[in-house]
Amino acid sequence: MATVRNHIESIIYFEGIADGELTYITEKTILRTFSSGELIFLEGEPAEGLWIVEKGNVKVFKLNTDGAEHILHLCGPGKTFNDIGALDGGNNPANATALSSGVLVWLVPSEVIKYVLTQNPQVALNVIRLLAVRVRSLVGQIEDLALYSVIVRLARFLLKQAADPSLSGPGVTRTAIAAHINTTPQTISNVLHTLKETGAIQFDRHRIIIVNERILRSIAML
Amino acid sequence: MATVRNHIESIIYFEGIADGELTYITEKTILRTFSSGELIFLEGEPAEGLWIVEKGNVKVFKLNTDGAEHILHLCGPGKTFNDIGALDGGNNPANATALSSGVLVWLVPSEVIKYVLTQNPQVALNVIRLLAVRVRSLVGQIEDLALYSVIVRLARFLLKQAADPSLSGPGVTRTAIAAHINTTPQTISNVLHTLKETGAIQFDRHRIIIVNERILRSIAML
DNA sequence: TAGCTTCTGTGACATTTGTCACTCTGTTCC
DNA sequence: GGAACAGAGTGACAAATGTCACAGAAGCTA
Repeated sequence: MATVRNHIESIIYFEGIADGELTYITEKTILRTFSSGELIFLEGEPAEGLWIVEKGNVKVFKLNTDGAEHILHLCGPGKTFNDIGALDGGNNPANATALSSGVLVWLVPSEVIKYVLTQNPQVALNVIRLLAVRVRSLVGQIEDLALYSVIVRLARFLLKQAADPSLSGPGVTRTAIAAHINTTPQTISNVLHTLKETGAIQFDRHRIIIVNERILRSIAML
Repeated sequence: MATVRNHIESIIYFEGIADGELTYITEKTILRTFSSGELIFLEGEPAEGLWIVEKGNVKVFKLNTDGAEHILHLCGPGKTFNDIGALDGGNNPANATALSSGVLVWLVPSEVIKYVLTQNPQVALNVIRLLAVRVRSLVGQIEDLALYSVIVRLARFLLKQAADPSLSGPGVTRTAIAAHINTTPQTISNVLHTLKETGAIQFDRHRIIIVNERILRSIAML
């Protein structure tokens, strides 16, 4: 049980929380295991609570009626997901699945979140800080989709990937990258070659390596 | 000054607030006037505070380096904007301009927001509720951009427009609609004709009227 | 009322990006 | 070890949407 406690302690959500409350939270928190591709939750269903990744990667995504997929977030260890569902007591705003086998995730039930939120004003302020980050990131995603071409979006993704291990590893395939930056695996292939020609990257089937970050940043218009 | 007070009282932000605090807020709140197209604030500059529309419409938008524009929100009377800038003390995440002449907006300085937030736990909970709505709306925008074609996005916009007066009126031109749903005024023209042929709408230069909501909803895939 | 500007509309054309069909490579799992 | 399968890559082609150039209508200002 030490793991839960350590993890929950390090989550910004519960920063500055009293020891008794932390014990209460850890007691109510459940560990779940998922195999590769297994559904964690479905869009539109009542939210169970706040999820925290312990091991592996999780993708949070939207589907349209034709089965096309758009990945909103890729979450690795220490990251939380479905914050909104847990906070407003509504339905899940998206779907989530495990990206590899042996994915471990903690579930803090909504009631626990709500209780702590009303009991401890500091937690509410933490949540506001986190939601602000979330809003800025979503606005950034909208900006990318609306204002920049595939090559710019891919360059930006590669730069983010270099800084965030959640964006690499098993399950983060060309298909997944495509579903995240709103294009197709084939177009990713094409654009990777274009980026290689500029001297910004090198790549093979398994790895994409940034060889000249300056060039990549300029392509990313950053 | 009755107006400020009435307005601020009706803002969900300050629901359940004590009378003394409300007086404090209204005393610190400033009314500003803007003419058509005038800049209210610029992306990247330090946020001054929380804005509340008193009269007229305001557009909140992103620009890319080529000058292309994407409208994130159109705000009418009673709506707040730049919440995030005011809450996290960072820079403005986007630009804002007045859409018509004689736009009146209240500005609640960031310090006031922060003070009230730490003093009154209820306000923090209100803010969380509001940010949750904001996040859901942004996720919806991403879904639209990533997963649906122009005709679906336009149909969805028209349905929202029918329910929200902020999405009509002076300044909400074809060009603005195009900048909101990520297309061009020309394409809007084309697609309006297509929608007219399905029997969903009628339109002329000035007005778009939904004549068959059922058809429009089915095109919107809702 | 003239004249400037903004908005809207139209058609030809360009371009990005997606689609399809197929191959190849590497991995997984009996 | 070999079949079965997912992922990656390629090229021809299709399609949605954007671009450009222009014209007519409406609104604002002098």
